[in-house]
Amino acid sequence: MTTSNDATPARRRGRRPAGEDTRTALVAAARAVFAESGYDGATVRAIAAKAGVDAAMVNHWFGGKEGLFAQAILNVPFDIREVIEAVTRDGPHNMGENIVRTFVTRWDGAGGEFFVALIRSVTTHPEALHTLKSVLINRIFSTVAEATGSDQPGLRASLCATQIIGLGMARYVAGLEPVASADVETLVPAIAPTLQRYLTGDIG
Amino acid sequence: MTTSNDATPARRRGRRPAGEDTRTALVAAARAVFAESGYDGATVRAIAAKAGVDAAMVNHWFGGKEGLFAQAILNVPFDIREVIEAVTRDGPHNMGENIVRTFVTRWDGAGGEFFVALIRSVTTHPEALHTLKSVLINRIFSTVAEATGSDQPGLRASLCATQIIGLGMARYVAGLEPVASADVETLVPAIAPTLQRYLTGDIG
DNA sequence: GGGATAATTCACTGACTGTTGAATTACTTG
DNA sequence: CAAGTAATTCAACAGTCAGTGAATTATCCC
Repeated sequence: MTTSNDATPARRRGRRPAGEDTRTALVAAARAVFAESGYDGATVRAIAAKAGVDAAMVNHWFGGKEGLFAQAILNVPFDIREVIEAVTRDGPHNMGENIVRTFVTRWDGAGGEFFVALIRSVTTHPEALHTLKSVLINRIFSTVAEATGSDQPGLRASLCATQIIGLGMARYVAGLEPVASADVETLVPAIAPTLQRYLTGDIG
Repeated sequence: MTTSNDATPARRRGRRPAGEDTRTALVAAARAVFAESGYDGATVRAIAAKAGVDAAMVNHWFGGKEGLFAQAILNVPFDIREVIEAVTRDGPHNMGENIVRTFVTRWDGAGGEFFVALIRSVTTHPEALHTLKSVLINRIFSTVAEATGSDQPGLRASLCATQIIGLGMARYVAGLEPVASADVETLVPAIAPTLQRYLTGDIG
């Protein structure tokens, strides 16, 4: 047995050599773990382990689990105006399709962890619920619904939210097949007409 | 200060007088607390407190938190065939409306806690996820979709599930207005066409 | 280069969790 | 009515969690 070349490097104490940004690593690890376990289920130790640092770093950099959650999840890491632009770009006639395409594409990509973490944490974390409401309803869907000029924009916006939240739950949280594994080109013709009707069609 | 007539009666030890069924009280309390906090968030002590008994009763009657959850939530407390009958009763043409009406009416009534508890626990409890899949997809919506004789019954069933889960999340978990407070007669004309198209319409 | 400062790990604490066994009281059966 | 049994509470335990403070090491500035 040699001195200390095990699988666990038994990281030395003290400041590490420069070049490794633990703050960024913690945020990335937090997004992944919060997305997988939700706020309560995620432990600070698991996040720190994934980032390859000690759990005390969470306190040092973010003041605690709560602060890390606020930084990594509640602080929306994408440009909302860009999403609105992508949805409304082709006029009121194509909003349904653009919504499905935009959300599924982003969820499947790197930014998806943020949204899954938010949905998964809504159960236990009040601020997560507030952010979900704020982003999805008050900003995105309300703006889009008002852009169509239809009546009852508030009801239309929250109807859109039901379908999008349900799609996110089914596909990413519950893993309901075949929706969970379907590609975008299958989901668009299936779900886009729903959102289109919620925005510009007859709802009662 | 008198002897012992405080707000907390300081319940005496030992067997209580007959007539009070703590087993039933625990199941009812469990449904309420699991619905509000999910499996992980709910504590055995909180459930016992709501039922007005000691936490040790959970172990005595159900073998532990897990057993109580299985009894109160996983053991579906309603007749699935009755739901299917209520949905399919008026033929394939009215299934969309019947689904919305049946689910919202039951959720708003006493049986709602069961479903909310299930949805809220899906995040952390694997058995809850299995039960949700089993009941909603494999039993209810698959049967209904196959009854229509349409193509792709599997995809159609899971599409229905996305909309119903999203409605449940928005209305009961997230409390998204105005959907959260809307009455059934507002929701039916808005959402029924979506489910009707998922079951018998063009989905791609 | 040397002192101040920042970053990191470690060992620990206090709070809360589900669960257990003993003690206590009511009901049940002969 | 007496003995046995079932139900209930209480106190305590082990496990896990987030958070804290001291010790240790690299970097930065002069």
